[in-house]
Amino acid sequence: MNNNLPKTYNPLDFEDRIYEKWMEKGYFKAKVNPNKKPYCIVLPPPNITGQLHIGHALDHSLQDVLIRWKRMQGYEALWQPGTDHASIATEVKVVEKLKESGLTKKEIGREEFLKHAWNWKEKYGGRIVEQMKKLGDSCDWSRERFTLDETCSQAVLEVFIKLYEKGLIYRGNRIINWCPVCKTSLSDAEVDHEEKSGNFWHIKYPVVDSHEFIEIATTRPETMLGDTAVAVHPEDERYKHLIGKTLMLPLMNREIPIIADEYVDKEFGTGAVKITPAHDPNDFEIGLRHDLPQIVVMNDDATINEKGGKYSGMDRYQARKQVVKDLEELGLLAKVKDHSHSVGQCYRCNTVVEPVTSLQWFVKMESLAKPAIDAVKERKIKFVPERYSKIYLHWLENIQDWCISRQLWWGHRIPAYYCEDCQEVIVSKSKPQICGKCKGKEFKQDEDVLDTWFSSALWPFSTLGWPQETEELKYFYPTNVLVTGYEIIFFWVVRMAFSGLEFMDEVPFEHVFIHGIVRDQEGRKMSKSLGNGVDPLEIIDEYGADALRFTLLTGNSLGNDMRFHIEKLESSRNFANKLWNATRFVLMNLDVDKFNNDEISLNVADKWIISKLNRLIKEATENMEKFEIGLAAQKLYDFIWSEYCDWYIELAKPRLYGENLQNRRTAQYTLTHVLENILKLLHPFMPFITEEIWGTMPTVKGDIIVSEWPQYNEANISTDAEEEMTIIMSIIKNIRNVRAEMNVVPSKKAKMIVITTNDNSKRIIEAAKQFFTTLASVSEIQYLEGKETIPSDAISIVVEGAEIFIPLDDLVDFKKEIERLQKEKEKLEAEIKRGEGRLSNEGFLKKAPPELVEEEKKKQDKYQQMLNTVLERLESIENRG
RNA sequence: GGGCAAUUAACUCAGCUGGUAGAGUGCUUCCUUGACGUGGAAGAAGUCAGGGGUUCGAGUCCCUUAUUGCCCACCA
Repeated sequence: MNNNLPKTYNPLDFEDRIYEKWMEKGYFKAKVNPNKKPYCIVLPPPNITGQLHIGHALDHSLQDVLIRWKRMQGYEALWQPGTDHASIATEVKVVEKLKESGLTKKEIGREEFLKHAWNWKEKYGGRIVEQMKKLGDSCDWSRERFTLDETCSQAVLEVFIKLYEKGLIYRGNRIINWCPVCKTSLSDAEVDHEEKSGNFWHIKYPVVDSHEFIEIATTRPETMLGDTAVAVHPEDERYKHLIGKTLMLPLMNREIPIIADEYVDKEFGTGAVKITPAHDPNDFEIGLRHDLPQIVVMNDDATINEKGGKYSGMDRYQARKQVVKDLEELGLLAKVKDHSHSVGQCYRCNTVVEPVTSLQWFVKMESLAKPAIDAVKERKIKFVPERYSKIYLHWLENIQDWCISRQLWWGHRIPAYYCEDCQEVIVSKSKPQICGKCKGKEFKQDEDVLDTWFSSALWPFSTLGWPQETEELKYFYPTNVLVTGYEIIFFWVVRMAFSGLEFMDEVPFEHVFIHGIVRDQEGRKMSKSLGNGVDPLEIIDEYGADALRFTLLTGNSLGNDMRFHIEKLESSRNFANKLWNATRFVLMNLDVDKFNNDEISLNVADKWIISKLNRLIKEATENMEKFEIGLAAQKLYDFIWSEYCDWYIELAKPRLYGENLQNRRTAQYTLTHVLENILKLLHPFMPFITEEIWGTMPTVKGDIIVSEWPQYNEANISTDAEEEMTIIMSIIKNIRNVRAEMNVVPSKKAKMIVITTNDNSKRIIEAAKQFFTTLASVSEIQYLEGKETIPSDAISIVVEGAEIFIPLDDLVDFKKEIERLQKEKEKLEAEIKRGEGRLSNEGFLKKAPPELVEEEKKKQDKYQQMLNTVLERLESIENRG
């Protein structure tokens, strides 16, 4: 009866159905509920351009585990989902798509382009959401948000204007990173640095009205077209006499000054630096200090512009070659050295970025960074693992102003308007009616959009309705945990931290739970170019979502990268199958749906497994609280497979098959009770299979997703039962061991002759009679007082408190048996020696905890007794000849 | 140049506040026992990278060396 489970575990049969059930019943929905404590995680919004990859699978599995766990613990658990418009990434895709139909952005214009982009969003933006459902993500989809939707856009406007009014947003001509392919500015965080080998060109600049030269060294000779000075260290004896004089800039034939600046390192290169304020961040600063002109020599596609003389029109690298060649011809190229240096690249298209001065919008970071730094130092925000707080702090302590304008169309358009008449800048939520300065009425909005991270920085509160003062915001903010990979601490975590503090006056989350990345089995980063990526959807199709989740959640420690192995996936799938079949067994042997208390009488095995279960509940819960999700999962795995399946189910069988009703009921009860708890504990990790199994259990009601997380109960801990079972299991293992060594097949039953050395062990062994029969192929047990009548062909097993003989007819090879006993003897002697070492150490006796000393003494006695028994046995066999 | 990880069984990795080294996979032998062969039983396999130190006791704490990987940094 009661067994609706098919014989083999096939996740495809039920995962989608289970997810639909959860959705229909609205279990993921969270609401403001004053009777419950809130628990909230905001999902790092995936890009609408994205497909679910294995990194999401890890990130989401962790979040789903936490949310499901807290939901079961009785919290009002909100996992707030949504997607990111991903300004630059999406725009690149849309441009590519236009290109396929032979169109360009410029041709179709802003409005038409945005239509295409929104179409893209409608078409592909939901794709990743559907994929997340396959994983089992229990997000409150009714609250799904999008960074470009109405509320989020209101939040962006509000923030921009407030920061502007506070003077924390400004427009200025500063050096920024320019991507010549995406044709937009980038923030510092959006530039990847890669060490590349290149050249160091030494170039001679002639001093005007002199025969002297100053030799400078550069890695980017083409930038000399925009040089406006050469700098030396004020104390440099080599150049001191030249400070204030001018140089003739070769190729351009422009006079530039020789200036002194402490920035210059006398020891590096030639000690003289060409200064190109428009194309280098350091030079830019020097340029400001010395009031040097900035000459931008490049167009937005990194070709040389009209300021570059004869090089105008050339690509930057072509120009580099030509410049070098021309210098060589003029005899001004002193030498070329190999030099490796780090080159900045666009994080979207990998093009080498060009530093260039440009009129952009910036966020002034200093005053915003301060509270964000304090929040972590004062542990209002706690990183898990702790070490990542260093990365966060280091970045914030060295932060530069944030360039937030992008020369793109897809995104939040900057709410700045320029008066057509007087160019006055007005920052406002909507187009102004009249210019306060000149009373002009025509305005043009700034063409640029905001950095995509500007809106994601507001995610923890914009998703909850801010700037409206919603109930949700009051209830769920600050959120509890943010789960994300270490690679976006700078992009996102930092910015959410200061935004939350600035606008909500409170940290956005208490914990930042950082995980590593999933690598391929050789330890390489997964990438499109290597083609070594793993598609989680294919994995789910083959192994099921539960197996994928379990694989990602186990076997690595906090914050570290992990390798992805198919073997591990198989092992997770096998684990699910194991649980599946254990349930089949339990249900197959269950013939009631309710238990009567007077029918239950727990034996030692029942007490043991219940005791172990309670320890598991305690430990797993503690692990979860410390975010040690992998450890918790590992403990569940071990308990389910080794203790519950391999031992307890086997121990329960004799009673299930026996005549005694009370015994049968008790075994059924314990099996069911433990299984129910196992399923609950495992549910956050493997939600589908646990829900499916739960649904077939006649003893439970409702759905497991909303069941109560098991509570540790100290009254269920039985150290007596645990100790007894240790002895029983050790006897069983020993018997199996010697039988295996002697090649005795299990079907061959054997008698077990027991001589006990104390009453307690006799009681234990007697009570465990059935266990030996079934688990160790024992036919009967015979108790003897003395050794006289022991058959000569028996092998001997020595355990604590007893000597056990297994007569094996002619199968015993006495030579082998002696060898075995010798080994046993050596083992015990080694133990005793180690114990003696400890106990004869005065320091140990004095300083070690007394319980430990006591335990050690007990062990000594035990081993000594066992050794004596072994020695006796050896002697008796040898005497026999 | 700084910072952070990692180094444990053949492979991939656990090992929390220091108390006699664990798992999965693989390997060897056996088992068609009434949940499961996606299984069961038994077994072999580790100077916990090297060297110091603290401690009664160190894989675990401290110092140091080596190797590998990652992050940050304006030395042109």
